[in-house]
Amino acid sequence: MGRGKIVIRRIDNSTSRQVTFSKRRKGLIKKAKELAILCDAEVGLVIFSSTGKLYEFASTSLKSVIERFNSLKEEHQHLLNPSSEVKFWQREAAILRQQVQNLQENHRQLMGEQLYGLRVEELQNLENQLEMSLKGVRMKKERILTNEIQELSRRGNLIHQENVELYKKVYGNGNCLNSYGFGCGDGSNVPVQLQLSPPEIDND
Amino acid sequence: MGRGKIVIRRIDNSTSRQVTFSKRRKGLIKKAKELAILCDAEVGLVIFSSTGKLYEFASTSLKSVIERFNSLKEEHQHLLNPSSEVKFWQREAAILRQQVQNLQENHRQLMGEQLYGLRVEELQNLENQLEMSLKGVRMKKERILTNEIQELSRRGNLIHQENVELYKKVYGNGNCLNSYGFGCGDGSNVPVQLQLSPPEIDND
DNA sequence: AACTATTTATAAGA
DNA sequence: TTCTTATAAATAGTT
Repeated sequence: MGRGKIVIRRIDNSTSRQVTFSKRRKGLIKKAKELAILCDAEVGLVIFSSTGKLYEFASTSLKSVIERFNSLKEEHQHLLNPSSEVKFWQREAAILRQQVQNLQENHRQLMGEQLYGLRVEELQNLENQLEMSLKGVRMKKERILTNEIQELSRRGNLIHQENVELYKKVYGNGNCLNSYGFGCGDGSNVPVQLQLSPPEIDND
Repeated sequence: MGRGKIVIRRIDNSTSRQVTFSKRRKGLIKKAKELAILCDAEVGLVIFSSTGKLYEFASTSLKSVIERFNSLKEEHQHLLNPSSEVKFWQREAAILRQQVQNLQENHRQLMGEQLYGLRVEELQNLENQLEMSLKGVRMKKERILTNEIQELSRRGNLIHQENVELYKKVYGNGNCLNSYGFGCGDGSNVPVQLQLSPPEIDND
């Protein structure tokens, strides 16, 4: 619901992800509030941003919502009042450490290292993934380079044309040779070849 | 957003309150889900209907959301009563979380996604890295395949030789043709070509 | 459960 | 962050 339709997948650009987060968080909390009021419901909502910041809403209080939730789930003691925070954080750290390890292993394999345990099929998948990635990177790079070349070409031609005009003003149309040995015509015979052939499409 | 504008106050008519509850609950959960996906957030949502029925949503699990919520709330209390051990583990977790985030970003770029901010030089490095990785993976794969083929070839030859010996014992050297139409010699004239030419080196 | 006229949310752009 | 605005999405009232 906006200027364009979007697909629901993680927003890559971190700035617009943050903007969207801010807008949608506001919208979500508003709707939670409305539901609670309109329909006489007890609503609790907890949101952690990707940077770990906490946002919450509760029609009554989150404490009460969580208590009610827990007593319904019959896990009250454990969740509401973790006897040892140290234990919680140790568990948290262990989970994160495992995650880091998995990511690192994954990363190393993507880097072409640590391929010892893998079977042919897994290697084939890795190869396919790498080829896809390579294609993406190359396309991106070539798009940038093409744009740069076009921009340079445009500027080069403008400057050259300006030069031609200046020469005309300085020397008139008689002595028509500048210090670089370029003949100076009407400015349309672009002497410097700044246009490149279009980049080749990557086909390997 | 409907046929008419409404004011946000408790809906008196119980039937339409229930209908609205059902519609809006669905919408709210959908939006919570979208926020979590789009913005990489951890979202937990608990709804009790006015009749006490429980509806819930969590991007990860409500248990995890509530634990995270509680530990954050308790962190507040501990600022007054600092336990160095808890602080240590919290710091540890924060560092690990940062590490996970970095690795994930790195990983996405290696997968050819999220290339928005990168400059040509960085893209070139990425491309080189991916090419190196690809080469490593392909070499590994081909080594495995070559080994497998050699092993199969070796076994095939052994079995064939065994067959030849068995045929000799059963039929003597007179009737020298087995049921597969292979002539049976002295076992050294390998009849089945199981040797492959050496794998090509990858040069693209 | 559908339908659809409206309202509301929000994506994109400043 | 906040504003604007065109457009997508949600939903109130109705069938």
